[in-house]
Amino acid sequence: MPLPYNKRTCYCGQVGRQHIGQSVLLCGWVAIRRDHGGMVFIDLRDREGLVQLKFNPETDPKAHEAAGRLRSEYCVAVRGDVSPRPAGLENPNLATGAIEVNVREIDILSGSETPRFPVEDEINVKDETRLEYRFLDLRRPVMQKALITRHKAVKLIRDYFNENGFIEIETPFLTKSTPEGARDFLVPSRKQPGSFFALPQSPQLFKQLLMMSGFDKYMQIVRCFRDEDSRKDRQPEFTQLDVEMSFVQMDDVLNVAEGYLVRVWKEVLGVDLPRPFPRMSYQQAMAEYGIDRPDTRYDLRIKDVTAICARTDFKVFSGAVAAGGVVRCIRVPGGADMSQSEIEKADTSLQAILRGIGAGGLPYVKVAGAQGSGFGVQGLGFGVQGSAGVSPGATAVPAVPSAENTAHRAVAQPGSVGVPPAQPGSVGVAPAFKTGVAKFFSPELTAELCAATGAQPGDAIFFAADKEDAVCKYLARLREEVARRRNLIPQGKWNFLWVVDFPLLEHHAEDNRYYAVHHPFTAPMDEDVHFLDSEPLKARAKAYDVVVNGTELAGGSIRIHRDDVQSKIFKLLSLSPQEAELKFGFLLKALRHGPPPHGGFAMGVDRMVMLLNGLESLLDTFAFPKTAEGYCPLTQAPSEVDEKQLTECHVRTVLPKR
RNA sequence: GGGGCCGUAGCUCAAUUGGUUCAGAGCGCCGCCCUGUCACGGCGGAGGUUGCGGGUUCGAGCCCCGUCGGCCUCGCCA
Repeated sequence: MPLPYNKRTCYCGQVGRQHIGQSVLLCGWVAIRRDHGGMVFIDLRDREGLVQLKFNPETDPKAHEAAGRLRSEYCVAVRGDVSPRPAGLENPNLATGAIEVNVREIDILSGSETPRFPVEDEINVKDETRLEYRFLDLRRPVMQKALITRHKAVKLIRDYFNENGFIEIETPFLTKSTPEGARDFLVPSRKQPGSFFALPQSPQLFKQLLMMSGFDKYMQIVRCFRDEDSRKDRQPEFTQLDVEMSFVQMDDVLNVAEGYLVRVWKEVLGVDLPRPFPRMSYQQAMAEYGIDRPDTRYDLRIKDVTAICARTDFKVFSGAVAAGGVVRCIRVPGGADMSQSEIEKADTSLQAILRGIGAGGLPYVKVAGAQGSGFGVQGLGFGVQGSAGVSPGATAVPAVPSAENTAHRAVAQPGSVGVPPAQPGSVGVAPAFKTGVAKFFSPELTAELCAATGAQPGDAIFFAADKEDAVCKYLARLREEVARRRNLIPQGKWNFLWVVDFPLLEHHAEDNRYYAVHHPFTAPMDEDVHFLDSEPLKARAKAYDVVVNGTELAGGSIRIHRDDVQSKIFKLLSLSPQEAELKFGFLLKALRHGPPPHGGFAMGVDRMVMLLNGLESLLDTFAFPKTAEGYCPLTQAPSEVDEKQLTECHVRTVLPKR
């Protein structure tokens, strides 16, 4: 009689001491077989974990004989008695390691080809192979955990928003192409020859319409589509939590978003996030971190030294300033121990990386003197300690270690290389720069730069001189690179913050027009509305982003609810009334029918799950992701279709010329 | 769309300057043996059109061209 596998008593991973003496019925997959000729052990795996099965030829010869036929990934049902393992034979590495199941009966429900790769957490297999055999890949415990965490987070979304009065409403996938933003995925219309639907990049316009429909508090967990190249943090289809609320101010929206994040971090990770999240202006983020999604877990903040560097004879500096650019720098505490190779010679040097994103080079200086003095870093075994850093009255250099110095005490670099021996006697004299562009700094400028940056002997200072946006880009990248290389990123920290005060518009020189920084429906700050007529770039938006450890997790805005303001924005965006009517006519029409003030946000669910799972790659948060080329090795999509299908939807393909 | 790297056994990789142990290793797999393993162990064995197509050469895994696929990166993308 076959085993009643539908009467499973519990999951493999849940068998424990409480089952000792009981009979259990388990279903799962063979993780491994250890066959001793006599005794046979099988690790049986299901989504909750592993348990050891024991097959004894003397007590259960029939089951033992079947066990000999088992191979990896066979699917089986077993009935057996749970017993404690003999003393000294417990396996502390296994949650179920205190017990084992003495199998009385076994049914082999199905066999398996030899798996293409082992079904275990630590594997060294190309992504492509994992994706082709995704059903096996997903059996791995880490993947099961990742998707279960995703389920928990998504369930919490529905719980939280339901409890707060939100209504989940679905919006169309077959919708209208929108001109702004990313490239659309298109779907040909069979009924309207020559016309196309677009898959939504987000339900932005629909959720605004729902506000105008009176639904007050809307949410949706929704798939979005963008036909752009994938990256490891980007997939062509992804999931957003989409939220919109009426009769709210910015703070109300931020509160709702924070409330959810605090809850999910608490319930999934057991982490208490402090509320409210700190806020940082876009201007501060760009000035100090060079990027609108600052990672505040480490310092290395950017300092503007344009005024000082403009007075050097270094043409890169003076030239950039003369051209209206800026000179900014990052001080790396203890950075004098970085080798020339690491900074500018090797293929993977900091300079090489910056050149890769368009920088001309990487000017730098090292501050001469005892390495590590002033902030307790000990290099090369020299006993120069913090207090010896700068003796009082020696120079104009501030002797007080700044907060950022303190922040790095815990992350001193062991094993520094390529640093000339420090002379204890040199501390306390005027600071001097060495190497790099040191020769362009007179003693006076050296002192000023040290004062401005808080530089101490043993530090390194890296510069970027160019147009402001370029400098930000270079130094943001440098900051991240240095922090990673020097292990300055503390683990286990969750630095949530709101970035606010975004500009409403940006100007692109190429086509000499304005673009919406967020999107065209974002409201300007009330006090900045008048700038729209005079200096549009000065207008700030009622927009906000949630940033966690340098990752943008969510973003949103208060929307324009007056059609006269909306029309003004369209005009600034060089959208003629006719074009605006053609593209967004339905929204403008709705805006003429009593729209409520409203705003909301959207959150990247996949990214959130990646963070919650501590993963590096988005791939592991999707059950069935695509490769960087947008290909699915499992289903082999996309694929060609029958000529008949093309004819039916009035499409002819024109392949690129070879 | 641009640039770079890569493709050899089921998996991960090696193979000097193009040459005579150049088709190899580890893991996995198959068979036999093994009663306390949990990285089980021992002995033996099978397994490759070097992604595909073309070219250069006396000779190509290696060099050249094309193509397919993968990864990284810039652009693009909130």
